[in-house]
Amino acid sequence: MANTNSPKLSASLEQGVPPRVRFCPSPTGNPHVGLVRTALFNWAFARHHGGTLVFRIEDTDAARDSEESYNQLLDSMRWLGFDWDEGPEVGGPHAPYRQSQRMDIYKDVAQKLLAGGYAYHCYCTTEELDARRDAARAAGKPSGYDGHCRDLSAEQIAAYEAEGRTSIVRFRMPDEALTFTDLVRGELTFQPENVPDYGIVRANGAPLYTLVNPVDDALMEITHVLRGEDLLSSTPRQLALYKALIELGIAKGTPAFGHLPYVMGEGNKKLSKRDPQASLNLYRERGFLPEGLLNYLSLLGWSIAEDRDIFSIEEMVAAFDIKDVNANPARFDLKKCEHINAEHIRMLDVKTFTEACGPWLKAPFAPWAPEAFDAAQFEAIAPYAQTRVTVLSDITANVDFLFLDEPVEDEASWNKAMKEGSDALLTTARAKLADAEWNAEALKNAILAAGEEHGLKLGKAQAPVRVAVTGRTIGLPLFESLEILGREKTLARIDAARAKLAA
RNA sequence: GCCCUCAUCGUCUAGUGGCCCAGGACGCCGCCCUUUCAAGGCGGUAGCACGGGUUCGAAUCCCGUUGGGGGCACCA
Repeated sequence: MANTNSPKLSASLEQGVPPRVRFCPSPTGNPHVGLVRTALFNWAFARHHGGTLVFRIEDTDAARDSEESYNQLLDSMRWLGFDWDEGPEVGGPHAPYRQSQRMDIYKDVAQKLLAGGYAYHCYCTTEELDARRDAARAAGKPSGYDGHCRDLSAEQIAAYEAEGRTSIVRFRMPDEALTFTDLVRGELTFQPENVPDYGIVRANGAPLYTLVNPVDDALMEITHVLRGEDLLSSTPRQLALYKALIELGIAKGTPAFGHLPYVMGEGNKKLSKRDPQASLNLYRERGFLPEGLLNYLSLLGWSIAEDRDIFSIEEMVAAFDIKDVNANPARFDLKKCEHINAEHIRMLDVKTFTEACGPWLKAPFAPWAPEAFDAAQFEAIAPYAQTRVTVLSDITANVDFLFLDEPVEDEASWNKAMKEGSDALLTTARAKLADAEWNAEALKNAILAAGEEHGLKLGKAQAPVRVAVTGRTIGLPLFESLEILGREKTLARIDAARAKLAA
C-alpha cells in the first residue's frame, strides 16, 4: 500500500478546509458534452464546498492544439456560465495556467526525478517495443512496458549512446500493489505487474501528459481530481509519481480521485469529439439554454431527488455531492435533453425569453430582410411562442410570417388545408375580416361566422386562413397572429391565396 | 490476449436487506382541454441480465457467467 503514508490533501475537506479542484481540458477542436459534464461536476463541487476552481489548459501537444481552439474553449466556458478562480484571463498564484508556458518547470522536475532515481532513460525503439508487446500478448501476459531499460549499466548506456539511439524518460513504478479509494467507485487495487513503467518525457525533450498533469496538480495543490473514467487506469501510476514528488519536496500531498462515468452516444460508443451529437457548438447554435443543457447533463450520473429533474444551476450546486454520482456510463438522450431545455425556456420570464431569441431573429438564421423586423410585433407574439419552442432556434419559423413579404411556401400545408370549397370560404372570411374590429376576439368571431356559412366548425374553417396567412397548417394561435400582423397584410394574403386557388 | 470497470423500464434514474409483485422523468400510446400546434390535466405501456449462494427475508450482500465500456503510446 504505497500511498497509505502519503499526506492526503483531500482530508482537508472533512476538516472544513475548502477544496481545490481543477478543470484541465486540452484545446483540441470544439468542446464536447462529455467535457462539459466533467467541467460542470468540478465546478459544482468547488462551488458547493466554497472551494477553488483552477482552470488549466493542457496544450503540450503542439500538433493537436491551436489558438483558435483555445479561444473557443474559453468562450464556451463563459457561455455555460462557469467561472474559475485561477486560470487564463484571471491569473492566480500558480500562473501561468497554460502548460505550453510551463515547460521549464517540467524540465526541472524531470531532471530531479532522474537524479533521484525515480525515472530513467529508456533507449528501446518503437519497433522493439512493439515486437516485445506482441510477444507478451501472444504469451497471455500483460503487454505494458517490460522494464527492459530499468537497470542498464553504464556500459550498456554508453553502447546505446554510441549507436546513436535516442531515449525517452520513463518513470520507475514501485514493485508493490497500489490501493486508493475512488470518490465514486470505492476502494480500488492495482497489482504492479499491470502498471508498467511509463514514459514521461519524449525523445525530443517535450514532457508528456503523464508527467505534466500530475506535476501541475501537485504544484497547484489540487485536493480533488474529478475526471473521466478513461483516466481510471492511469491513477496508480500518478499515485506513484506523487509519492516521488512528495519525497522530492515538490508535492505536499496526494489528492483524492473520483472518476466520472462516460457519456455515451448512439449505439454504445463513448461520445467522441468526432460525433456531431457531442458538439457543444451545435447545441448552442440550436438555441439550447446553458441552464437547460447543464440541467440535463447533470442528470447523467447524478440526480437531485427521487421525483424531480428540472432544477436551476443554483439548486444543483446546493445539492451536489460527489458521493451521489454513480459509476455506470449514461447514454445521451437528445429527446430528454430537448424536453428539459423546453422546460427551462418556459420558466423564463417573457422579457428574458424575448431577448434570448435575439440571435435567431437576424442573419444568418432569419430569412427575412433585416429592416423587415419589427421589435414591437415580435414582443407581442413572443408569449405565444414561448410554450411552443423546444430550442430557441425554433422561434424563426414560428414568427417568419410577420416579417416575410410573403408567407413561406409549404406545399404539404397548402394541400392539406386547401380543399374544395376553400375558395368560397376564404372569400366569405375575407369579407367578414374586412368588416371586423381588429382584435383577436372579433377576428375569431369573424372566422367562426364564415365557417358557419359553409357548414364548417372553427377547426376546419381556420385552416385555409392560417395557411393563406402564415403558409403552414401548424403555428401560433391564429387570431392573435392576425391581430399582430395587421388588417392590410392579412387581407392581402388571403387575396393572394384566392388568386392562387383560382389559377 | 492481459488488466480495470460497469450492469434497475427503449433511455436517464430512485432504491444501500423487509416501506418494492420496484418509484420518478423522457419517449411512446390513449383520453380530456382545444382555432392548428404546443403547453396543461388524467390514464396506460415497459425493467431489477443470468446462475448459484448468504439470510427468516434480497433489486439491494458474496461468487461465477454473460454482456457493455475503457486501458495496455515518445495522445491527452
